[in-house]
Amino acid sequence: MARPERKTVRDVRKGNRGMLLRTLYFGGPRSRHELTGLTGLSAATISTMTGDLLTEKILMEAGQVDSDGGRPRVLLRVNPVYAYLIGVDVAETHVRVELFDLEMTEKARVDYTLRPSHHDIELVARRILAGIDVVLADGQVTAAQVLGVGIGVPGIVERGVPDALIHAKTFGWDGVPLGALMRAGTSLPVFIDNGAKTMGQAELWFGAGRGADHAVIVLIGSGVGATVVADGQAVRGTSNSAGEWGHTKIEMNGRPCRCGSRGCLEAYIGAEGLLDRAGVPVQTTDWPSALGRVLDVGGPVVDETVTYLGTGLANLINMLNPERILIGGWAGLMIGERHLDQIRVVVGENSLTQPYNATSIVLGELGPDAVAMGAATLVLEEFLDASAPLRLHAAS
Amino acid sequence: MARPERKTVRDVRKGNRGMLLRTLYFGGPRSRHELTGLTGLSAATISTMTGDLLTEKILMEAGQVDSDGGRPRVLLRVNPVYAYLIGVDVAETHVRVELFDLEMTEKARVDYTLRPSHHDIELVARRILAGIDVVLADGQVTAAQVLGVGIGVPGIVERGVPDALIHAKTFGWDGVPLGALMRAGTSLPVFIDNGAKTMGQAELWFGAGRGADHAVIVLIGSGVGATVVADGQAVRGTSNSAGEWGHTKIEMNGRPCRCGSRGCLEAYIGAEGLLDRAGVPVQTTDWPSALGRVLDVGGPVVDETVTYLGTGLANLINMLNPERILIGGWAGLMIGERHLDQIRVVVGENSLTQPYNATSIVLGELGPDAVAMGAATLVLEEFLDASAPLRLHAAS
DNA sequence: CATGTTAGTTCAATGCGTGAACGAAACGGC
DNA sequence: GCCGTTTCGTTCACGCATTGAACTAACATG
Repeated sequence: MARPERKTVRDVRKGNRGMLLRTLYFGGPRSRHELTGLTGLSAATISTMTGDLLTEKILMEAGQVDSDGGRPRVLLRVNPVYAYLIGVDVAETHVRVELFDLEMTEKARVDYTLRPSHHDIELVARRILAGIDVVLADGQVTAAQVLGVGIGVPGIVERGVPDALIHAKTFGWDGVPLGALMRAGTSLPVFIDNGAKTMGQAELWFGAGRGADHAVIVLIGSGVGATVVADGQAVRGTSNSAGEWGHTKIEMNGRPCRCGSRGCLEAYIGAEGLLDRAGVPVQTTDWPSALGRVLDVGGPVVDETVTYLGTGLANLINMLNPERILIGGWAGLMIGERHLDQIRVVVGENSLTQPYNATSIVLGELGPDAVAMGAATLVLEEFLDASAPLRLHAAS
Repeated sequence: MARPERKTVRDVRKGNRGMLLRTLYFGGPRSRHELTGLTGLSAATISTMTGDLLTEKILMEAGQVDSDGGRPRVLLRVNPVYAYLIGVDVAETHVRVELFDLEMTEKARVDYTLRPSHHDIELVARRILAGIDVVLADGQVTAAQVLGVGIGVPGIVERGVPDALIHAKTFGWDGVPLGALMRAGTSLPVFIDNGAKTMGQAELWFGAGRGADHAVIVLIGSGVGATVVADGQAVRGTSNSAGEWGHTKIEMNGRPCRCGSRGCLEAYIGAEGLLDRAGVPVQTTDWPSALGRVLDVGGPVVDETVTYLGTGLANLINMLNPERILIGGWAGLMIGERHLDQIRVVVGENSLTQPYNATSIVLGELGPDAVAMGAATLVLEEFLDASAPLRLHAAS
């Protein structure tokens, strides 16, 4: 029973302004007249609001179109260079910092390689901060033009606590305060979330999930996770760790999983589990091409994998009744590209008719590199929801 | 990406009024002064708003308390007899109609037995309509005082479509328009949902789920279902059929399930599956006492059941990260009363540490008879959210 | 150039929450 | 019994929101 907040007349403006901004952001250039229909607001309100947004330079004019026999309509659009966003992908082997304009066009990027022994959190924070300076310089953008920094990290990001604490076993991070470290080095607003979640967010906003209100985005790499979207909102759970699909049990006394338990879905369909089951030596370094060979050769292991994946997806459909399921992650895309039809068949056999018919199962569009973009999306979301109070910030 | 609606100043009032009503409804009698703190609204707003609500007789005074050395505070509360709610439970063997006051105190009730051959939808509708008249007469309440009728039915209730259509295989209902039939017989607003969902709603509002923002309420009877609550809202999915937990697969080539598939959770922990596994003949009529005997004797089947149930719950925890899990339904309560500790152990072994620690697993409080109350809660929810536009309706 | 059509703006009206001033109802001390 | 103090509650002018109606702007057509 989420308590609604107290509202005042100003919140009305904030909400309507956000709605208008979203319509224009996703609905392409539109005239003021069209916006009245799309938003439900009166022409008067649209007029004053677009006036404000134009003087703030958040919107810009985008040509005009004839309207047979009358005054031509002036098209409005979001000004892509009004401000910029920074997205960061902290992964096992690298830290990547990317600079985007408001339309998510990449303006600059820098990569830092992490040696396995160097997952020291302070080093990572220094890399990120240095990367911010580099992309700003490369993109010829000042910090004052940046709305914020989104960071996708591995592991669980505890929110709500005084500071976002990160727990990532494989990194040796146990309650690491990345947010605090960032704030010590920059005055830009910082948003942190799990990398799989930010990737899901990217697919939802800019990939195959566009427009879906109820969706599940599953990410299959060496690990397996999911982003659940209900009523247009990502389901985070009570401590922001919802979506651990990989460790749901699909077989009561199944294969041991690296999490210590048995029968986890990840032990079957995760890249590592899959390669292991196919008899590929663990030392193999180039997992993607090894996986490609396994999938191309086919055989019972591959068939089994399809069955496990399809059954796992069927469980999601029964439980959550999404309108769309996206399969993403590098391994997920490789499996999906070759076996999507078979997967659909298995899903159909293992889910109830009514929810199955309501779902479409598709592949992700953005590829495995969307973590940083999704992280930047966290900043964008904040901007679209609350562009009024959120101000551009001073340089660090 | 749920589109927010256009808002005007009046929506501000509606929202704040709803918040105030909720605080008073769940937060017991309060003085105006306390309400300023609890709602965040100014004293001025509280004053005018309570004034309105008092003249509308939605609120009433509830005595006063001294305040050392100053004017005593006048306590306000929701007037329980301002209006009434009707809840209906349509089950396999009976139709039950109950009349509640605003505080969910039962004022009258009537039961109709359904013979297995008489699940004709028109008959059911006639029974409900007759039942409404009976409880109104018994409770000495006029239809004009009733806010609406909530109905809990078996099967899937498709919403959004022109009319709520009901699909219930066991009843032979395939797209049955109960809502339309009701409207033909009464002018009261009608709300229809799956009975397991309404029961979950009842537990969430008035049972062991009070105050939880992220919860899963699992219901185990002969069938198995779940209500998922995220951010205080029930997750319905795209066609209102989310929560089919019973038919998620927990064993790849497991027991056949009555749904036609194999390895469904319901085939193991549903009352029917459990009794069958324990070797109890299917013809047994008194399932509850048979189940009691099986559970009291114990043995490997019971242990297995605990393992399956615990593993299923662990999957929910990993996937959804709830703060609370409620076990309900007549069979669920019987198992839970005897084996809750063992269940907790199994859950701990099969879920990730962090989300496990964030969850408490408890039994439902309301017993298996809460379907009608939960259905009435649908009406109450509407009232609390929008008491302003929702008017009392003329008699049928 | 007059007329019609469509697009966009301005303005008075209405509604809402708020802070500040005000009124109400108790107590304690004398 | 009176008065100051304390706490609770109400009233009112103000700022800010949307809106419909009246108005202006910019085009096409004849």
